Amino acid sequence: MTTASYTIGWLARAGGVGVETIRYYQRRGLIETPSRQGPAGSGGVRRYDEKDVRRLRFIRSAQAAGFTLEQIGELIELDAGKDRARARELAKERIAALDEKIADLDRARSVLKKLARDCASQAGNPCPILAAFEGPGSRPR
Amino acid sequence: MTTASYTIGWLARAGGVGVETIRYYQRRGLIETPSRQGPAGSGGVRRYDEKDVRRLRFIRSAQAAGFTLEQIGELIELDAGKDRARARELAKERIAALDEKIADLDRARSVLKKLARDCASQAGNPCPILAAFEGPGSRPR
DNA sequence: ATAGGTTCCGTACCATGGTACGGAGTCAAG
DNA sequence: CTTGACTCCGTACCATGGTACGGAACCTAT
Repeated sequence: MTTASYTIGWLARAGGVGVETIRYYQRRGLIETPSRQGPAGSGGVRRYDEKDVRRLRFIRSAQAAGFTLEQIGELIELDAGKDRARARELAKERIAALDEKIADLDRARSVLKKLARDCASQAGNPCPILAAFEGPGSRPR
Repeated sequence: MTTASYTIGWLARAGGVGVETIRYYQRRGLIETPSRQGPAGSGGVRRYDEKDVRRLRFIRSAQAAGFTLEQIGELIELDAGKDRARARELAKERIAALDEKIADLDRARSVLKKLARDCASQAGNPCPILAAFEGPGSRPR
């Protein structure tokens, strides 16, 4: 039984975020707020466990996948639920968005690669930043 | 001589943004604010040209490449300038960031792909959202 | 020449995802 | 049993990138 328990500070470090960020996620309802543990009468401190660490890591990964915190909240509810169709829908939507985004970034990357090359030569050809991006017009956000 | 001129509304449409966004970019110093053109005595309206359209499109592409508006401002200054080293540096930094980001998104994509597959079956195996993201821990932003 | 659509401009407000502050309470080591 | 670090909580503030509002001026077509 390794039922180690963490303080909020340890949880934060385990997830690579700040304490304030944990509290923020709690306010957003993404992480539960355990009850205070301590001798009766004194307030005590809230204690977290592995489950919370996993939850936190999930949040960070899902963010990296481009989900908003609101969507992440929905995913968390879905995880414990039965609505597979909705889960699938969210996943597919995100995949489509990722495909677009990845294509955009790939395009941007090659533009930059060429730009860096052109700007390498001490003199000679110019290094025209604005012109470099002409043509492949992708929209941001 | 096709020196067509645009009103701000046309410029906005040409760039696929709203009028307010143009004004915002002007406030940020990313797009110039031409002087009002009109019969002496009357205010007249500001008129834009192809150069502005190109500038605007550049801004959108550079945003898609992950540059912040502040960096885009720097790029614009650099474009008309001589500091090739700095231009190169910005490009290379961004390429590195893009490489990381693209890798993250690729990872996220395959996680989601698998998740969508698992959540497809009507019954049988579960569709464990949180668990799906375990392992490849990438940080957001 | 008048109506309706634009433009101009300042200022306010918005969403997202945090980060900081500050006072009071709690905990752990020496 | 004190001292220093950490926690708790409410509230305020921040950066980024816009979006909205509203009145006055302006421009264009009828």
